[in-house]
Amino acid sequence: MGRSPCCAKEGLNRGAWTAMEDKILTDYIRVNGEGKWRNLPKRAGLKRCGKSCRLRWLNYLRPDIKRGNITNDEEDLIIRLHKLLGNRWSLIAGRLPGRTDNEIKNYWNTNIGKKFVQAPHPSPPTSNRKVSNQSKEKSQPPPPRIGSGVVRTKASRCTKVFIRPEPQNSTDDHQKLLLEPKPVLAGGPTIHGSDCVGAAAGPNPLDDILPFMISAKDDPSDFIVDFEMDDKFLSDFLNTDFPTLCHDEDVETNNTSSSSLNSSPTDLFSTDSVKARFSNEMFNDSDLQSMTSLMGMEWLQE
DNA sequence: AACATGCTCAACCGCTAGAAG
DNA sequence: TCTTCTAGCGGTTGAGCATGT
Repeated sequence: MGRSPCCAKEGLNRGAWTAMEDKILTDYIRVNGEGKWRNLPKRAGLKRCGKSCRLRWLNYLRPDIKRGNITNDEEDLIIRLHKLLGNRWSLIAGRLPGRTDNEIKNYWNTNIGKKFVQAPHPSPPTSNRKVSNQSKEKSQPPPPRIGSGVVRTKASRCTKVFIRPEPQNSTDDHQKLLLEPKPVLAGGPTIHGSDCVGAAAGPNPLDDILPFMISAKDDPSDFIVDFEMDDKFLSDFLNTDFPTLCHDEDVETNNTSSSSLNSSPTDLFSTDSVKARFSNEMFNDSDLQSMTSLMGMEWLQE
């Protein structure tokens, strides 16, 4: 449509941000607030494109950014949310205060994702966007980077420390979740008259509470596509305590088990247990009502 | 010490949705 | 209704660092 590339203008800085640039941007936003990113660089006196400023602010300069390694709890939540949402990093990040979509995406790709690297359906994907036609080839050498004064924001690595003391079978179990075909749920909901299956007693609680989400290919995206669930609904749904409930319940029942993924799902989502945690107000929302209907959990609305 | 390789993550790219005109 | 603009998203890249040889 003839739009000029965001960062193609001559004279704009690219690459790593300097401390001075960070300060300018931070000060400007502190005074003027976020937004109007396109005009921001000019107003703030930065030789950056607005897009770059926005990214820098959101992913690094924002005061509420949480620093440090992803905790075990956070990782657990990421795994659960990813199974539910696929690669919708911004939605996942929305459930992890202080974490950015970029950070979670990186963490997934470098840590969690590797656990599933051998899965036959490697990339769940997710988005209804077109696949980028971006070439993977390493083309021209990158433009010269700014030399001195660049902020190396990367914290020192602690790869040897991270190693989560995760029981081997936990990882394996989760991997199995992705690899093993699930038995067909007798009487389970059929979506689009297709082969919707679910885990009868899979180790992941979500498999039980949302059995229809697991397609024959065990691909979370299928769920999203099949139900044509839009982001707003997902967001609304996640704004309930649902994921938190899953997690909290996990933690509670996890006292005697080594990994939350090994928790007994039947305990986690027994009728009484779940009902007690869902407030009536939550079901005033029509989306949630239809969601529970689809899930065969009408009893929640009673 | 020097080099090779692997890993991490900030930044970039291309794209879409929605708002505005 | 159409076009343009803006914000935001997810995928990808590559510099810098850690680790291995």
